[in-house]
Amino acid sequence: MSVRTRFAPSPTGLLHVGGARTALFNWIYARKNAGTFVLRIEDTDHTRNTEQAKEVILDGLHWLGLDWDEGPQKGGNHGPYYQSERGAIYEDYLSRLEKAGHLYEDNGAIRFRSPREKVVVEDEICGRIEFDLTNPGTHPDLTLRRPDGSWIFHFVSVVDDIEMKITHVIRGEDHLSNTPKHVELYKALGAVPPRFAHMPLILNRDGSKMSKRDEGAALGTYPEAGYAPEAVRNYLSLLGWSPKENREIISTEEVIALFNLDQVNRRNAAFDLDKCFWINGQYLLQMDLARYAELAMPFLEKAGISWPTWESLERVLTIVKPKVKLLKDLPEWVVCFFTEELTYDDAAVAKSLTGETAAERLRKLSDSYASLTSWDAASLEVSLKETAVKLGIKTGELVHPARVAVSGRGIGPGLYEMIEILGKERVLTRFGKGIAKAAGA
RNA sequence: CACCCUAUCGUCCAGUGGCCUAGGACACUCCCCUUUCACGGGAGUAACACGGGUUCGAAUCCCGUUAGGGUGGCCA
Repeated sequence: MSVRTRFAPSPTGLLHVGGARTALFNWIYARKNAGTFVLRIEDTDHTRNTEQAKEVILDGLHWLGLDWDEGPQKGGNHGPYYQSERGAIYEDYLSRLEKAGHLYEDNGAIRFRSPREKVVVEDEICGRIEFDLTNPGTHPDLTLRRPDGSWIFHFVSVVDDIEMKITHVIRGEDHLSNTPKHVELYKALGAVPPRFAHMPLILNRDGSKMSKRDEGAALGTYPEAGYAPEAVRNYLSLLGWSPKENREIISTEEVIALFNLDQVNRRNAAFDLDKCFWINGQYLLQMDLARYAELAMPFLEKAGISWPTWESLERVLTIVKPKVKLLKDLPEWVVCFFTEELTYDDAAVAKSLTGETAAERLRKLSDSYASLTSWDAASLEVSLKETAVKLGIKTGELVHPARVAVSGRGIGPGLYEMIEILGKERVLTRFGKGIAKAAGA
């Protein structure tokens, strides 16, 4: 039987990283086994359940690159994939339980009468667990339907997993304790329960539960901050699972190849945004320029930065790329290449571009650059160093004023590369402004 | 309160009875490289929760304690 996994989020208005990881592991497992990954939206009658909230989920999964084979926007043979549209199916399953005598009414709600037995769950991750459900006091009967006719999660989730022929239910450990009750439902419906795999939860660094407001909890903040989806996938797959051999940077393809449910940890993981940040930096560093530009484009456009030719943008991105670790910071690194209205960083100006000495040095550098016949990084470096020798000062004392004059900032890519790209005319103009600024200050 | 899961550096993982005076990565500190900031390289701080067993031998197996997490909803 071919593997079918599913991710079944409820639209709460955000896609939680924990949910994103659950989705990722389901997706990985399906891909590994050439199976089917189903997306089902658990939107049973909720007030918070808006169109926008559903989009957040879909957008998040799209961004992470977790394409589903069946579900919203995609269709499939086991739909509909919104629980709000599956009422007739639930009615049908409910009547089957009714006929078999498993149900009773309680204050208008419909409840399932537990057989009161011991139930064994063979979990792919947690192993064999025996639950004793014989005591109604500690394990009350499941409610399946409210008096107003709306459905309860436990019931519809089981029905859908049967109907959608889910073979592996991979979900958070918070569902483990209710699993034996689900198993009772499967049996009462004459269905074979799927394989279960309960994954450890993701907590905060301090071990507390991650709430919506905690930093990094909402997946939507990652694209905004300028993380690469492949980097976030990498980080998430390392939470509760390991490729062994002390590997950290690993492609999704390799994760799929190496992944196995029985190697998933049983211990809750703490979320560490620092590490995610580092991994992102590694990806950005090694990324080819085409992909980098693709990811960078929205941030540049949003900042109102425009570039004359793709070649010019490419040259700039090439030298700036190793410096930027979050794409949202990219505009401030590249803006000086594409504007004539330079904004100066006050601290950098105060440090390197203030006073007659700085002005005089820049003047000398400007003169030697003005007489330069070849405008390339190597020549620019030679020229600057010669000027420094003539002035009897260290290279850095020329470099810093020049950098601020040319870019407005105290930090940036290699100075000579910057100056080469900027071009002689603009550089000399900026030197002039810098000299005036330093002398006047 | 009951039941379930878990317990290795601050964090994520490696470790499935001897190879462990416990390894890698992030973070942190220091050094080197260097025109800045990064990157890179090197060094360092830092952990088997506790107590009993089992065994020639335990981070690894068993029991207990403690701690954390989860479930016990007519939330999902």
